[in-house]
Amino acid sequence: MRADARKNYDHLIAVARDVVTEHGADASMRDIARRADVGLATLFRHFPTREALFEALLRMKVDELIQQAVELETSNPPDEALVSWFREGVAFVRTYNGICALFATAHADPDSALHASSTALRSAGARLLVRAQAEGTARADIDGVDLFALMSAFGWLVGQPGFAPRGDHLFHVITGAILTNGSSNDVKKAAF
Amino acid sequence: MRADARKNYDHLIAVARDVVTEHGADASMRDIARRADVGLATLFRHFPTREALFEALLRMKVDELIQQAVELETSNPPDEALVSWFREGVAFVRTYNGICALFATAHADPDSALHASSTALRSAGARLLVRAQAEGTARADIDGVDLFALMSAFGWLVGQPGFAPRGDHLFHVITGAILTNGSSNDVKKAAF
DNA sequence: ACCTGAACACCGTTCAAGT
DNA sequence: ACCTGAACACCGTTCAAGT
Repeated sequence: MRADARKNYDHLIAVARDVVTEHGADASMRDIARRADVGLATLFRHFPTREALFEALLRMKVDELIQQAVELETSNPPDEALVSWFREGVAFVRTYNGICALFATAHADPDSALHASSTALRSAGARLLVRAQAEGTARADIDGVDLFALMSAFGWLVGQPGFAPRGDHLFHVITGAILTNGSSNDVKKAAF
Repeated sequence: MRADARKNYDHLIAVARDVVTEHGADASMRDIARRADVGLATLFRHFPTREALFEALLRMKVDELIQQAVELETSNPPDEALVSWFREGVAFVRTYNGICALFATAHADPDSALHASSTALRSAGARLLVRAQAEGTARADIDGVDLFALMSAFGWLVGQPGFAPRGDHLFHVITGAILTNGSSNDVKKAAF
């Protein structure tokens, strides 16, 4: 990679971060190139698809999330570890609006530049899930893909302006559906 | 409404139905006008916004859903009525891809042409919810907006090609989170 | 009263031409 | 090896001109 290429690459990612923060995951690629003072074709050679740009943009955060899952795997109790990671995942997709749609479609498309990240996140969560299932604190009839789907759907929900204020509250409802002990479900706790 | 206007109006809706079936809620308005053999400006005068077009396109189905809610309000048991209506709502948003995003944003935007339909659906579901809550079979700490948000999020989920096959299965997980008696939650049933 | 073509300002993609 | 301007085929919006 030549020096000028490297400089453009880094600068494009920095600018993309700003633009995507403002306009969400379907920000204009043209706008990014423009604000980076770079030819539009230059952007598209560095990042041939929108997914490729987001892969570069999110790689570090994705690796962090996977690392956090590994660390939580040795922390107890397993159900709390699962819920903590779920919460981290939701916080992650909230950083940029609309990225859970990208991850969801990438998960089903092996050719997507985000496919590797998508499946890595799914299986990181799956490991925490099976550990809680082995303990009996997570319901046994869901798998990693189900968990990933629920996380994506909840990420979509909190990304909707009208629903965002309900995020914290509905977080307990969703995690209450995944866990069996009702630890985050006040109603069921009262029934016991 | 002049005869030619009425004819164009009806024809546009019929064509829109086909195009939206093919391409989902963000189908090209231009494409609809083209396939209806009508000037683009004609489409935009009949339906000044995309939301206005969908309002006309979905009005009948929305009214049906609200009517079903009214009928279910007198049917027992209340928790089953709530779940049945939830299922109908999911089936509805599945008819065209991406419409739950329209309803979700319309719900937060009073100026949207879909705002009335959106709030009508929300309060139709809310009535079934409070009835089940009064009986104690639905968790007491959620309201109509929460239910609408969960329905929308689940509608988004089943609209994702990779997650769609999980729809029926995850339906039980979501409704299990809303109900307190675990009637659709095998794991909890086994625990009792 | 209703329709239309055309102009406008966008978008992503591609590629020949430049350094 | 890397960048760029321009062309291409799209998109939604608007409006003067037609019937």
